[in-house]
Amino acid sequence: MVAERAGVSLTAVSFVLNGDPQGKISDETKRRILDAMAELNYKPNLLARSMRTRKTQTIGIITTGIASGWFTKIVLGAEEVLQEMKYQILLGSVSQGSTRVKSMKTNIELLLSRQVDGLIIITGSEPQAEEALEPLVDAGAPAVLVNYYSERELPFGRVYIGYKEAGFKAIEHLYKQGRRRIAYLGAPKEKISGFTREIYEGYLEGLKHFSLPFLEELVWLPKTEIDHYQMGRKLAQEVLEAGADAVYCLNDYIAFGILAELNRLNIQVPRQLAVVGNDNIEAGKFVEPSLTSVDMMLESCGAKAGELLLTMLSGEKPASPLYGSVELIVRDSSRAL
Amino acid sequence: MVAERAGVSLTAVSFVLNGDPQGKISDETKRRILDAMAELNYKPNLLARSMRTRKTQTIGIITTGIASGWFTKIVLGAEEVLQEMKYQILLGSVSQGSTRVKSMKTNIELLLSRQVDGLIIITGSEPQAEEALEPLVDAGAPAVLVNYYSERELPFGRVYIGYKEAGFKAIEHLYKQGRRRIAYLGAPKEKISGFTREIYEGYLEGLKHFSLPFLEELVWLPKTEIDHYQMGRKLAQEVLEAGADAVYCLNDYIAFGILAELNRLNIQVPRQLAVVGNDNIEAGKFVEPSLTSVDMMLESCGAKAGELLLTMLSGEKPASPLYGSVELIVRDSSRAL
DNA sequence: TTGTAAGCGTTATCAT
DNA sequence: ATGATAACGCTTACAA
Repeated sequence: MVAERAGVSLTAVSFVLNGDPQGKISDETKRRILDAMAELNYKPNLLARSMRTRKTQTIGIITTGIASGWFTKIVLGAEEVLQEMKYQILLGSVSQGSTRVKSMKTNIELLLSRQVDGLIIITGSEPQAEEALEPLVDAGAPAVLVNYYSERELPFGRVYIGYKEAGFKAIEHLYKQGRRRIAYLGAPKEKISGFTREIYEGYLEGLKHFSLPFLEELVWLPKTEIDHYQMGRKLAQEVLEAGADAVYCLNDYIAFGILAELNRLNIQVPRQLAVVGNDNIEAGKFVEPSLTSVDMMLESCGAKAGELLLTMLSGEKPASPLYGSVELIVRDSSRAL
Repeated sequence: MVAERAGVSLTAVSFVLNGDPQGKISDETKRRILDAMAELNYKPNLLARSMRTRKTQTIGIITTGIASGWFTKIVLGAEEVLQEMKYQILLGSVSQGSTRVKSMKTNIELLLSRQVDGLIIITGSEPQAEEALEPLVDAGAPAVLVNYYSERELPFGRVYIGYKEAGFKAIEHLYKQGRRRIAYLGAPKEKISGFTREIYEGYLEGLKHFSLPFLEELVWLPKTEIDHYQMGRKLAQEVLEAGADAVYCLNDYIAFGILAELNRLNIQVPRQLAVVGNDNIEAGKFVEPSLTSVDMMLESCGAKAGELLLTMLSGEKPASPLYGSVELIVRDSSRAL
């Protein structure tokens, strides 16, 4: 260590660096050391420290592509609480497509090799891959899974996004607005899984709770994967003809399609049909009429994930799984008549 | 090193790890080593390696708040090219507000302490703080500044977003659509700086290039900082009354405000007034009519920043500054009549 | 109150 | 072709 140029020992310097916990360094020595540091423009090497202490103050975050804005918010939320506790984030983005599972596995191994103190793994709607988690299990590393739906019991913290509650709140809102024939536009039936299933179940629970009958003719689970906006445009007329007085959509894109088509058909929203979306993406503020939507509070989910990981890191037993809360944002597309 | 349980020396193991560049290891020994590794579930410690080689394969990226979607795209672009070269990203987000400069400086120091091989610093529209860059200069670390406008010569790579070209392309497009009285809605006059000045200059250059007169009554540089959407709503009527046949807006939010107000006033877009925004945010696809806007290609800027840093890292002299390209996305708000 | 010395897991140099 | 040994920059008993 260079700073011993101050004429003192390594130990003293190290103590000063770490705030002299036991008050063992004389003020004179301390001053000499600090002066020497300033002169030499000394910067401690955190790598060496990490190596010795076996703590890197680093959390790896793995996402399947930061692209969708989706992930970003979660990362942002997590980052904020982690930064508060002096942790930093090492990014590990996973490619999409066929190599996904392998890429995820490799990435986890890489981050572990870099000795991260813990991991947060954010998964999307794609089918889950237990296999990719093996290295994590082997290493016994603290990890939090966000939005990961699995049958198996896993030794990790879990945070779920409040999709079921979203479905419920949407129905509750529409019911209180006097709507009784509430349609649902969702994901392909055979692909219904993970969070899409949660939303649908929220819808069903909502109906039941308010004693509304489940009407098959008001539910659309498209046969094939399709662009969501186009799906909305295609189905708007059908929804109307089925006699719905409101429609709740799996996501905002579908709702935008509905709104656009209703505009074209000169249908009054919300008078003839109330529309509620899901995710509360920014565009909802600017469409005509502005779109009521359920905000999934992803930043807050990210913060929950971060906090969960921090408690795991502190050795406590995690209260998991955690569920994110959601918030209904009422705009013109569903306001009272 | 644990794997010497294979009955061989550290050196041999290290060679095997690094692919035995000189072919000095016998197949028999190699096999023994690999077996032992598998048995012990051995994972190399990249921290130790970094410490020895003085290379961390890590790039620090500092942004002033990942919030705005803005930064995300740049980070994403950079990440892709860096990942390709086996670099990973360590995030360092800087708080907004009064502590910004100090926070930025601290963050840079922190990342340097962690021995990152290089840095990418993405700044927003806030006033620049040369001071925060001091540690970088001292350390002589390779760094790329994105969207950083400064008078001084700085020993860093630079990437600028193509704002000036954006202004020009918008005017070019409108001119070719037959518009001759093109208004501009921009940033407060006294705060015009950095990229807002670039856009404005692009507008001016466009006018000049197509021999359109600069008309003061067609330019709005609001007195005070104001919500952009509200600004659009407020000024729509004025723009119309000033006799403009087209309007180019500093960003899409202003344009949305214009569109909403024109809708309310029953003004035909683009027949009576063509509207062009800037940034091409997602919402532009869904408003009525859909919004023509200039896409700033931020992913590509991020990629450029990543590549620039990589060439700096390889010791070559960087061709800097680089300018991002832009792309005009034509939608209904400005289509030919 | 201060100094000595060992050790973290690698890579690199030099003998063998 | 393989092995012993130093070194990277730090923390931390323990000794002085």
